[in-house]
Amino acid sequence: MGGKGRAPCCDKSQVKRGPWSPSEDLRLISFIQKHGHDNWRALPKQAGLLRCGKSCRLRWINYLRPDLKRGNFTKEEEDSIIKLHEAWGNKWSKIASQFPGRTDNEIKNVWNTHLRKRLVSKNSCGDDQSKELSSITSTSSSSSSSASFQRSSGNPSEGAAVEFEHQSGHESTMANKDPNEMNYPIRRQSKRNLINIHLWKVKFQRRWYFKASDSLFDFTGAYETQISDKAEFEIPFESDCDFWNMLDGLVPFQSNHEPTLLQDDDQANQSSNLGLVESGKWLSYLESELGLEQTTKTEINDQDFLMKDATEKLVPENYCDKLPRPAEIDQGMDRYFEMWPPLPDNSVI
DNA sequence: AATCTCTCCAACCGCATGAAG
DNA sequence: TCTTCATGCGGTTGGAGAGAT
Repeated sequence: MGGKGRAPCCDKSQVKRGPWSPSEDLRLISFIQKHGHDNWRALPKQAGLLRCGKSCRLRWINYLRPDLKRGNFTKEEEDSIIKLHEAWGNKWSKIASQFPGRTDNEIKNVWNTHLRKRLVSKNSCGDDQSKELSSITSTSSSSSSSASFQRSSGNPSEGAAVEFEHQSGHESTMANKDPNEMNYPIRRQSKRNLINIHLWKVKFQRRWYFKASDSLFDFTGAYETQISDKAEFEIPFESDCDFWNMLDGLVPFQSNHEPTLLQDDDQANQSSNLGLVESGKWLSYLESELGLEQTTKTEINDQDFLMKDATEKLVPENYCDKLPRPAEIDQGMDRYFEMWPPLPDNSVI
C-alpha cells in the first residue's frame, strides 16, 4: 500500500452514523431483497440510505440477514468456540464459519464478554486449565491441536432463520389488551430481549390496509379485499404512504428495551413523545372516527401473515404499494391528533 | 431517589487482501 | 509492476441498561 494511501470509503460528513433506525433497516432489507448486494459501495445511494457501504454491509451481515440464528449461545456452541479458539486463535471469521447463523462479531463478543472470563476463572482454580489459559492470553494460533468440535445441535442451516412464536403464555406490554383490538402481538426471542411484532389491519372501502412492525421490520401497504385474507406479502421497498408514515409517529407500543419504531433524526423527538400511546386504542379510535361500520376485525393467522423469511417473496397478485390516501383517513387522523395529542416527555402509562 | 460503576454488544475504524485496470 | 478500488477481518469504542452503593 503505497503512494498517497487509500481514499476514505466515503465522505464521513455526508453519511449518517450510529444506531440504525427501523426505517433504515426496512430500506436495506427491502433493497437487498429485490436487488441483492453485488456492490456495497453503490448500495446506499441506490437504496436511498445516508450510510456508507461498509455500514450497510455490517448491518446486513451482523443483524438483518434472514439466516441469522438468534438467541443465546448454547453450552455446546460455547464449548465449540473454546475449542476452536484454542486451535485457531482470534480468527473470528474462521470460527464463525463453523456456526451457521452466527456472525464473527457475535462470536467475538461472546468470547470477550463470557468465555474468556469463564476460562480465566477456571484457571485460577487449578493448573489443569493452564493449557486453555494459554490459548486465551495469546492471539496466535496453535497448530498442534486439531479442532475437535461439533456444530451445535439445532443450528438453523436447514431451517428458517427467524423463528416466530405465538404470544401465548407471555406477559407483555399488551397485558391489558382488549381481545377485540386489531393488534396481534407475537414475540420472538432475540439475543438481548423480546421483540413484539404487531399487526394491524383495517378494511376501508374494499381495501385492506395493513401495517406490521417490530424493531426490524416495519412494512405497510394495502390490497384489494377480494383476495384472501391470508394473502402474504413482501416488504414493499417503495412503500407509499404518507398516511402510514404519519401512523409511524403514533407508535402504539414500546417494549422495555426496544427502540421506537422509527427514529429517523427528523422523527426522533416525535417518536419519543408518542411512543407511549397506549397500545391498540388508536386504531379502534381511528376506525370509529372514520365511520368504518363495515370494518371487519378478522382473526389473522399469524403464521400465514408474517414473513418467515425476509427473502421469501409472497406477493398478493393485486398488491398495491402506491394507493392514494383516502381523504377520510386524513380527516380521521386530524381528529385523532386532537383526541390523542402527543404526550409530554416524562409521561408514563 | 440519585449517582456511580460495570457489563454487554452494535457499530465503527483501520489495515489486509485480492481483483481489476 | 503499480495503483486504485471493493470487500473482509479483527481490534476497539460508545452508549444503553443493569446492578451496586
